[in-house]
Amino acid sequence: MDRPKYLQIKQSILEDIADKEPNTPIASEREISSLLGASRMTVRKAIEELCGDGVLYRDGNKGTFVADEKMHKNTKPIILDDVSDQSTFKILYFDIKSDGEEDVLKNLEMTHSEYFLRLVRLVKTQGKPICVEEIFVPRKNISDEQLGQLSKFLDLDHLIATVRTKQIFVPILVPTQYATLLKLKIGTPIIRIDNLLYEQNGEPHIFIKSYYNPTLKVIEIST
Amino acid sequence: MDRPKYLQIKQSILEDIADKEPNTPIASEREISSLLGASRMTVRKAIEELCGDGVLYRDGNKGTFVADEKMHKNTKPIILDDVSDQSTFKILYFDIKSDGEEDVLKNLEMTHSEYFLRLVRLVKTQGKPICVEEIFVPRKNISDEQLGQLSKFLDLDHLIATVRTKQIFVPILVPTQYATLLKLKIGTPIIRIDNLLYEQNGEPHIFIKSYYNPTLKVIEIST
DNA sequence: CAGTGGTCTAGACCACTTG
DNA sequence: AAGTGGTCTAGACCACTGA
Repeated sequence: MDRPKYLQIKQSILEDIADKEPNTPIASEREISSLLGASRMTVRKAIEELCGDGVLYRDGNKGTFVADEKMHKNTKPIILDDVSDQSTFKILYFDIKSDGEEDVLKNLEMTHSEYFLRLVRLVKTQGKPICVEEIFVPRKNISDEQLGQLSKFLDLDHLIATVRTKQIFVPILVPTQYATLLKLKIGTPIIRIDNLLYEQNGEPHIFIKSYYNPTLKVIEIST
Repeated sequence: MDRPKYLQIKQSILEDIADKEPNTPIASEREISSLLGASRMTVRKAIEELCGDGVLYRDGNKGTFVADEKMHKNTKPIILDDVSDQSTFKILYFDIKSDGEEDVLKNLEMTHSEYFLRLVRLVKTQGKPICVEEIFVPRKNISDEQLGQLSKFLDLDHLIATVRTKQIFVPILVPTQYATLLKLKIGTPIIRIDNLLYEQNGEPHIFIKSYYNPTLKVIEIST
């Protein structure tokens, strides 16, 4: 089982409804299941997740329909999801040290002597420099194995789904060391988003400072 | 089938963990299923909903644990609510005209010839200048009566609860005409939030540009 | 009436973690 | 090796909607 079948089914459904109008019915669970050679429970799982994603909606015993994406409630963390979607990452800097900046230590509830991973990377989407991310992780939150598989560890997609987040929006002038990377002039006002991701047990897990290029990435929230 | 069995299982689990500390493991799916005489899939459904509710969390193949409920934070909308909470408003400017700025017209889906209300006000909380709001409302969205009761009309609290919103975060330098009002130096980077409030039928109702004083108002979102 | 989603079962294999 | 959650199957019965 390479990719779970229900994820393949999700994708298949997404492709099916790509050009459909809102409120169009999709095929029934039984149809899809025989069409794709999967059991109905598996198809249900796929559809249920799509409902959770706001892509589809159920209507009683009438059927399942394409949702109006304009109505999407965005209770999810704002930016991080679609950044890590179709983006490439270039690591600019990477080390493990102690005694970091005050705000980092405070957010991660660390002492000056504790070690942490610091990684800076440039995020590009379609070749455009969307943002620079400074990522801070307490060393104790990373296994040795994960350290060798950092790119996997830093694929935040799977985290985002389950994790609680706090995001603070900070207006700043683009840091000089990132201006060229983001193709911005010195002195350009930008928004830095400080993302704190928590474990389910309530402890801070990862702290990320994201420096967004405002001309390439509109920061937007809908309810 | 009176009450679905998985709901009964949810309740049973909730009772079980009522007095348990966060991060305590619960019984395994197989245990619960034989204990309560249900199939494992049914138990899974119950547990998965409890995870979705934030009551439990999974940890890899180790087990399922009681979550830290302190992490249940406000999934509430945005900034506007607590602004209009204990704030005072001072109207700085107010007129009705046509032919506004492009972005305003576009957001409100108006033509150049349509009239709209434009109102600028300073928002203070505990005497501190939190933000300047530029409010735009198509004239056709305001009755003559409301026009005489503008303060009531602009008490956005009631609106916010029921209305759908879109917010865009724009990094700018504080506009010179607002710098003094917000007690900021010329050239200070700030965040402007463009708020578009929609009617229930999906049409844009009010457009508000909020210029926040970043030293007095931290813009923060939790999930 | 035939079709839909909602629920449920009793198995199964897998990858992973832990003693 | 034993236990865990993750996935999956091939059936089943129910309540409900619509023609």
